[in-house]
Amino acid sequence: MPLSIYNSYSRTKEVFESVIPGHVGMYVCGPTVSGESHLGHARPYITFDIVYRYLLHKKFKVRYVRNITDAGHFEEEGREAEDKVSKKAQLEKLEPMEMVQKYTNLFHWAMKQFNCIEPSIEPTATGHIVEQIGMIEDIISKGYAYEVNGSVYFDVKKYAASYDYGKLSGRVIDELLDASNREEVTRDLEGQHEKRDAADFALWKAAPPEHIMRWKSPWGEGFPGWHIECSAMATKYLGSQFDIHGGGMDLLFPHHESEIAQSTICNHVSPVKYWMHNNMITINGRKMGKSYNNVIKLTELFSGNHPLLSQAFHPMTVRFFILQSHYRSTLDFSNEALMASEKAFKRLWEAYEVLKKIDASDNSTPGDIELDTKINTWLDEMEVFMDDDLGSPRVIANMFEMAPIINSLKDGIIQPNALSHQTIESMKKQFKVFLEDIFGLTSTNNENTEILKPVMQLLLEIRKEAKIKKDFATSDKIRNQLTAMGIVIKDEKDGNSSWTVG
RNA sequence: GGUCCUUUGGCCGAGUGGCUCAGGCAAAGCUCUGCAAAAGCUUCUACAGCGGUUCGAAUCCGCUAGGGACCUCCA
Repeated sequence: MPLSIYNSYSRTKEVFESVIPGHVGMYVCGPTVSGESHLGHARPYITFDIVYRYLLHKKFKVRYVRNITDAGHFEEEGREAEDKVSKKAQLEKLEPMEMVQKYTNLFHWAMKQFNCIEPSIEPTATGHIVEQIGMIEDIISKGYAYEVNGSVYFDVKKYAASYDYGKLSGRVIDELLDASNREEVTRDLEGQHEKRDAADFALWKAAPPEHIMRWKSPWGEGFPGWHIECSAMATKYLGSQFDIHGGGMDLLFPHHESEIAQSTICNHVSPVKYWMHNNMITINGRKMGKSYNNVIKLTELFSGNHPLLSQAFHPMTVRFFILQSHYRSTLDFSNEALMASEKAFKRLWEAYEVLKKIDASDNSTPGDIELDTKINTWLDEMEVFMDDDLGSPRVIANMFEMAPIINSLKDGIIQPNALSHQTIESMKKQFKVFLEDIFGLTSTNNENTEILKPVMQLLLEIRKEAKIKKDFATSDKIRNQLTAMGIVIKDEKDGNSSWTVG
């Protein structure tokens, strides 16, 4: 079955065909490690983790590259015209690399919490200054960039004369070139006047004396521009044309548009076959972002330590929350929505645990042909939905259709022989493959339950004996005290009890 | 100002020309249960408004209104 994905470049769904059959090169814009990751950042990392996992499921050999931006991007038109990373470093009185290390570690911790598979290569911007300088020299030699006062700018006007600058982001080039008209307030900016055109973007910036992060270059000491790091690292590790480039929709312009321009000049080919962009997470209808001052950091989310949160949320709840919406739709955050996801995920996961313990019947023909057929349709649809531009919400909906059936099988409401041996085995397999392998979900139960097991068994035995003797005072005491400790007791139909933490 | 996207029931969210129907959460009733919890069953509310295309539109087109993203670092 072919995989189709929505290509932002063509604005249509396309059948996925990799450049090299059987292999996929994927580049995803990683974090800028000048601060803590927030919920909004989690979306691309989880989304493209699913893409990665699904490609592996489809038997592709994938090289997944996700960079760490540790050099900071120059805010060319920003008020301070200063490297973001080093600016923050001064405020925090840290060495730049100390801060970079701190937030890189924190980022890795968060990715682990989310059960995201590590990328094949995680290159850093500072580790690829040489490649970036090389690329800039190449662009200059081809006549598409010029140097002014130790800075180098990309000549957008010249590029646009022969190439389609603005195609990815839907920008109209004349407007960009006419950008000075747009600026009602002419901001007096360092570097602004030295560009030949307002639409030009920096490839290299000369470093002012106070700038901490600086590297030697053919144009003097400075630091790389906004977009060149991704182009340089993607080209180095994935070649001049690779399959998938991912990131948030807010990176379409100027970041990805500029990447296309830079790489096209250097490599004579548009760098990316499929551009994939995830939509934003909103909060009260507004994009979550630093500039709106409405972020919920991941550490706050996991601890519940935020005015908007009534409780802590498990990383798997957040992951499930993200999977319940399509990656190209905006997803509205609220405490209530997250609580709904928590409950839903718990129910689905418990059904999965139940399913694992169900013994498949020994009959090859189902007792209830209608039900058996329905289940097989749901199971088959799961891959079809994923193939259609990663329809994770519909896959989850199908699993919820099966949850009551699984529970009814356990309780004997549906007889085991209603379903064929094969159908039950297929359910087990598909639930495992989709929940664990593709969606990367794990149990939210605490790890250290090993030692509890015999203790709980003893308590439940005592409680069972009490119940038989109709000593409900004792049985309720056990149950209530355990509930208070966070252990939930469930009495099963067969007279036995099960327990879960949390 | 320009470009693009979006508007689904109490809430979150799929879907996209025709099938009874997304799904989840919440709510109500019932079953099970010593009681609870869990589970099962049932019920409930919907496609922003107006016009058009069509045998038929939540789905396509137009207009109106609301919301949003990008045009500056931003997932």
